[in-house]
Amino acid sequence: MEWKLTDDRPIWMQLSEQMARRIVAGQYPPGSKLPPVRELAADAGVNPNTMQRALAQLESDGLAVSNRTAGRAVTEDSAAIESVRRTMARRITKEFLSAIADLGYTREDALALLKEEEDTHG
Amino acid sequence: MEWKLTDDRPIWMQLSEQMARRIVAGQYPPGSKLPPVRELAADAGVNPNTMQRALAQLESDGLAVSNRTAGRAVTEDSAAIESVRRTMARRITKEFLSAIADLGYTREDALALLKEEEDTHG
DNA sequence: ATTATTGTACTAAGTGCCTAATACAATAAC
DNA sequence: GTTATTGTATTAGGCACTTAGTACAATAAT
Repeated sequence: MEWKLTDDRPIWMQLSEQMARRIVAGQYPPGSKLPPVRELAADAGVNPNTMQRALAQLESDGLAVSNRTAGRAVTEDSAAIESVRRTMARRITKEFLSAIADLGYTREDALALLKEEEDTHG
Repeated sequence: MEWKLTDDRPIWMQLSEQMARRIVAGQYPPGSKLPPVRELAADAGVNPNTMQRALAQLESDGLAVSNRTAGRAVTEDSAAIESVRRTMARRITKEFLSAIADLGYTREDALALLKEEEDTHG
């Protein structure tokens, strides 16, 4: 998954969320080593300071730990990772239902919209 | 619907989107008059300048027109309103599917998540 | 032992967002 | 005709975000 950045939200927040997605999706397994801050920053095309802030947030979320000079690694607590994954999924789902309802659509409409999108894009 | 504001995105953007939602949801019918900028700003608890910017965006989107001293009104082009509504719904649906897929969930998982949320919150 | 790597911290500058305060022209309301 | 309302514009200041550049301590690599 490439870096997807929009300019209407703090970049460090988006970077943190995308790193979190990669971890919970298994791209970075529990206990595995993460690339250096400078490398991640270069890859994302942002300033190292910005990526540093994103990774600090990732630690606050309990998904990563830093070992000073030995680099940074994904937490080994796979249960915590799965918990974050479920929480993210529930939040996303709740926001989807809320947004659709705000537009005046029913739940049946929501299902129809889902089917339509799936039919359109595989 | 009350004003829902978060601090991680420009307020004027959020205000514009929520006004758009109210219009496409029929809370402000086509051709109806909108409250004055100052009143909307006071209601939302923001500076009039900020609401002014949000409403300017609403006009760029073709959902509202301003008549100088006669105030501002919703466009009478109900077809355009419905078009915006469908576009918003499709965008929201697409983002939901994309976000769920990023977490490593399948489409069946997505449907299960939806059912779970609906069962939980009516 | 020396060097390179890594996470981290710091300052400075530029930019956009938000608020506050004020002002003005056009016109609706009286 | 007078007044109030409305959309709009302007200036100023504070704040967070981002970048750029630099620096340092700890330690892995050699």
